[in-house]
Amino acid sequence: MSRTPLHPTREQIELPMVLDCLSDPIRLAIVYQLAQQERVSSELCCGDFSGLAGKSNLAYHFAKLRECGLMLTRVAGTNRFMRLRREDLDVRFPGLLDAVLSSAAKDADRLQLLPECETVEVD
Amino acid sequence: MSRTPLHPTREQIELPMVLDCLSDPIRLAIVYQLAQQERVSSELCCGDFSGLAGKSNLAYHFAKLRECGLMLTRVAGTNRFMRLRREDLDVRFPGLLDAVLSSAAKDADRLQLLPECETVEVD
DNA sequence: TCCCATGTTCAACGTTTTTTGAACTATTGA
DNA sequence: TCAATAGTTCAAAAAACGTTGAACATGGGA
Repeated sequence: MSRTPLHPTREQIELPMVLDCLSDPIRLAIVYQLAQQERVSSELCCGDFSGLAGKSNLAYHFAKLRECGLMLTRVAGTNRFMRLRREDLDVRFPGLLDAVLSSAAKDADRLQLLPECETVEVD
Repeated sequence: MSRTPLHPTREQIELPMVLDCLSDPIRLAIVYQLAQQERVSSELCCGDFSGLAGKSNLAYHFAKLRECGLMLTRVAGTNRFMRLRREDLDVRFPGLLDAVLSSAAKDADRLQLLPECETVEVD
């Protein structure tokens, strides 16, 4: 089991690969969920996505997301903690990630994304 | 030969399909070229893209671009004139097309896109 | 009218991608 | 030490995708 998964450098991140990665509904949902987690500056581990697909299928999508430079995986004990490569992406492709995320948010129902968790508000 | 190719309505345009369409280098190049043409508000016909692929392969990519709502085709005699669905896309996914296009422009070399034709400026 | 130019459609082919379950590795806690 | 937990890897099957050339449709000009 690779101790530290490979990640491309910032400069190696390619636009077509990023777009292709984001075009898959499962991966888009993963990225969307990571982006929400960003707000509370913590990370998520694989198990947090179990609603989206089976374990091995998720591992496949995680690998793609890492390989194309969309997210970073940090190994900690038996867990893998993941986060968006927000800064790298914003430098490389300014405005792209935000545009995708806000477009996804608009279509959250259609894309079957988790509702945005308004961390504090209760009705 | 279908007289008027089918195009989705604005509301039918889906984010994953759009991203998938843009993730193919040939289609990205087509969209990029259409965007440049936009500046002089004229349209392009199929033949204008002959540098990118063979005729039937281009027809395949044009069909995808139409089906996912990225471009519009107008039949005029023996020609098909095409243009970006700029307004529909901007309403549906604000900022997305511009972010993709400027990211593509940044990587024009890597993506083997035609250099932007600075219509006026000369150095 | 006949031919040419412009594009589309179709079928075939090979490649890539996605999905699945089973086997496996590594770490933690009892 | 042993079992449980968290993820990855592998191989096989299914599905989706991109490319090609040949055949086709349509409209315009000689």
